[in-house]
Amino acid sequence: MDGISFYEQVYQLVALIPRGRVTTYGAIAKALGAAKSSRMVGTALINAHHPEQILPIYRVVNRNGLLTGKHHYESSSHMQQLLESEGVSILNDQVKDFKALFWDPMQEL
DNA sequence: GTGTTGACCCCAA
DNA sequence: TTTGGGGCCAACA
Repeated sequence: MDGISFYEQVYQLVALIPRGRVTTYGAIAKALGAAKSSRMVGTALINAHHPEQILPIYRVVNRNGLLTGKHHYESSSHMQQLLESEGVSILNDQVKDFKALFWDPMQEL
C-alpha cells in the first residue's frame, strides 16, 4: 500500500480530533480498518513523539471514557487538566458526558 | 527465534 | 459484579 505506516495513520487521525472532543482507541482502529488491532493504537501513542507536530493524544481514551493513559504523562493530572482546559469535564478519571463528547472518525470521514 | 508485555476490545460464565 | 479467555500486532529481553 502507501508508504504510510499504521502509526502514521493513527497520528494523522488523532490530529483531526476537534477541540473539546474525545474519541476511543477502538474507534480509531476501526476507522483505519483494523478494528481488532486497537492495542496498536495505544502503542502508537507511546511512540507518538512526532517531529514538528503536536498531537492531542490526551483526547484519546478507552471505551469507557476512562483516562487509562494518564500514567504515561509527567503528572497524573496533566492529561485531565489538558482536557478540562478544552471544556471537557473529568470525573473520577473518567470523561463526563463521554457519549456526548465522543467524536467518531468514521462519522466524519 | 522464542516468550512476555502492553495508553485495548469483545464475549461468556 | 468480577474473572477468565481470545484476538491483534509491535517492541523488547
